[in-house]
Amino acid sequence: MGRNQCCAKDGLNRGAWSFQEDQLLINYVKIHGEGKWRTLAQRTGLKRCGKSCRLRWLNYLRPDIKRGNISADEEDLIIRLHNLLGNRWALIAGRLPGRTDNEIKNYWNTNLAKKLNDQTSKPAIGLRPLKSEEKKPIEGLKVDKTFFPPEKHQSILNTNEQLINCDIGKILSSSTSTPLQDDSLDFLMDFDISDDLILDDLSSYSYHIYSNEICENGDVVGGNNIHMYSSYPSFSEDGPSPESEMKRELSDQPTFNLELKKVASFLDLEDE
DNA sequence: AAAACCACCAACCGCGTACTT
DNA sequence: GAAGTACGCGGTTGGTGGTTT
Repeated sequence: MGRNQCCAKDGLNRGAWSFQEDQLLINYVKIHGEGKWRTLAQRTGLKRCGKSCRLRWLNYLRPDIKRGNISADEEDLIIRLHNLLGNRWALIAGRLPGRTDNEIKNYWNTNLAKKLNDQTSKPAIGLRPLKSEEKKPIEGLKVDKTFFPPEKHQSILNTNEQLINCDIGKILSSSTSTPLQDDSLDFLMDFDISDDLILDDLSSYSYHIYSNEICENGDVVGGNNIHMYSSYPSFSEDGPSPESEMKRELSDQPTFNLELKKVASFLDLEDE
């Protein structure tokens, strides 16, 4: 409700962080862990607002940060995820271990947007700027960051070739379709199977779709959901995977259809 | 050599929302 | 339930270094 008061400007340092400030922040987080950023700023004597401390830690000082040299695989993943998710940088970053939302956002704005705008003949990777309307948060959709351990991430990249192309329309028109693959593929999003318009749009789009719920027993399990990926496989480990957690969370959203329609219209526009 | 321009990216800002009192 | 606080997110800004003229 009330606005964050931590950024009152009086007496606070602004601009680039000094080495000493970094060390103070690192040492404090080592001892006390992340969070309580405002308290951190006060206790360490840093003349920074809590928000600034958090940002510095998350974007620069965190030990697992991977900096620079975004690989071709990472770039491809960013493009695909952006196609699906739009400017949800934090969500995209959650699928690129060691990368921050800020870094991906910067990379997008300075490299990919430009590069891909040049490729106007390839609408599937189209990156037209979002209209103001599309920039609004989508009601009813909440997605948390999901962290993939590096080994899993690597498996995503390494097995990228093992995908099965399939036609969404076929899957959806046949309730007894053959299983496409193991159930570890579904890590991006769930889509409500009830929306024909969306399905039409999606079926014309060259994403890889997998629906283990449909395939396993000829019935649709788990709330009429299909799973859509932009071609990433596949983890199989005991316990709930991050992606299944995400899937569950998404499928819990009562107004998720809104998101579906936006995605569909987004894809549809790109095809034009 | 220097001014102008450009690109990159760290940091800031405002807003929304979850959480706490 | 209301008010206050903390945090997270996406858009934007501005400093800096590199390149071009």
